[in-house]
Amino acid sequence: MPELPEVETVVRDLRPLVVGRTIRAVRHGKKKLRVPWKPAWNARIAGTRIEALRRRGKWIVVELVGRAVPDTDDAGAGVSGTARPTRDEGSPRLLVHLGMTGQFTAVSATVPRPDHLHVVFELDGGRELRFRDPRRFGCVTLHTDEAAIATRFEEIGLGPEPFAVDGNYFFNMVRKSARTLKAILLDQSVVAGVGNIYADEACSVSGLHPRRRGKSLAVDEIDRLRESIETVLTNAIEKRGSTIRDYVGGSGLRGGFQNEFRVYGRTGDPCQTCTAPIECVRLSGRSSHYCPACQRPGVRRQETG
DNA sequence: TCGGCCCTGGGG
DNA sequence: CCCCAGGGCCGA
Repeated sequence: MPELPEVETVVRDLRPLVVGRTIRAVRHGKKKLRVPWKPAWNARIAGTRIEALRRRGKWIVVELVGRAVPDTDDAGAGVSGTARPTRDEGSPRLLVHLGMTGQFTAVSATVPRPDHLHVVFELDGGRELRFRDPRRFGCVTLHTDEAAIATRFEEIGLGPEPFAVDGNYFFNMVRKSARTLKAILLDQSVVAGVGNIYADEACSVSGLHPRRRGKSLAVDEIDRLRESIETVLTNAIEKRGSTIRDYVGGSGLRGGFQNEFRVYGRTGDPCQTCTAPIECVRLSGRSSHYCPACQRPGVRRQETG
């Protein structure tokens, strides 16, 4: 469910609530997340302080400090006896992905814990940082340091942030691809952070049919698409993301961009530009919404001025 | 490059 | 009952 604007909202919400706080203890549930939380991690981060939170694509990185870290990787089985000095780059990190239904919130510890809670970080000051995820497509993992995070992002081939993407890079990625625009936009190695909602919205804003093949696009169309991605994501962040069902920000507030959708989830509704009914097809296994008149496949958009 | 799969819950 | 859902990974 959460795409870049939702994840960005979570991070912004959480910062004032958790940065500077110390993790007193960690609790975890029994059910496995996509990548299971390891019980051994509880002791490894108890006593550390949350120094910063940041977003990369749809990922959240939590930077921890204040305690020496064993020299073993998170993949290692044992615990090394020797701890090395703590540095910024050398301090541990949590990597969080919200999957489809993940929620990462900071609330008073007095708020009753809901179901589907998988990892709880008990903080000083009376609050808890909670990871909840009914479908369990999300994950929270511990990594030894900043380098391990960089390695992880390289492993999955995470592409550049969508803001200020290099024009030549984007042109080449789109132009060389035989895939549909929908598939290209959903590919996190092309641009990081776009999901089903914002892929459809970006195609709508740029007047391009999501079924068109990357290599069929003209230079100006590719440029329009790149700008549209940026515009749509920026506007969505301003509205605190989109709430269709489960999504809430880091403080539990819902998003507001769902009220501004041009095409997503609006099958049959009149297009805001030309009143033609919005259509929905299946592309890359995902429902894809578009205006059949404003986004004609293989046809350049008419400039209406 | 695509479908299937990992899961739970909600709606028709 | 069936189908659908904001994501990502793995294998055919």
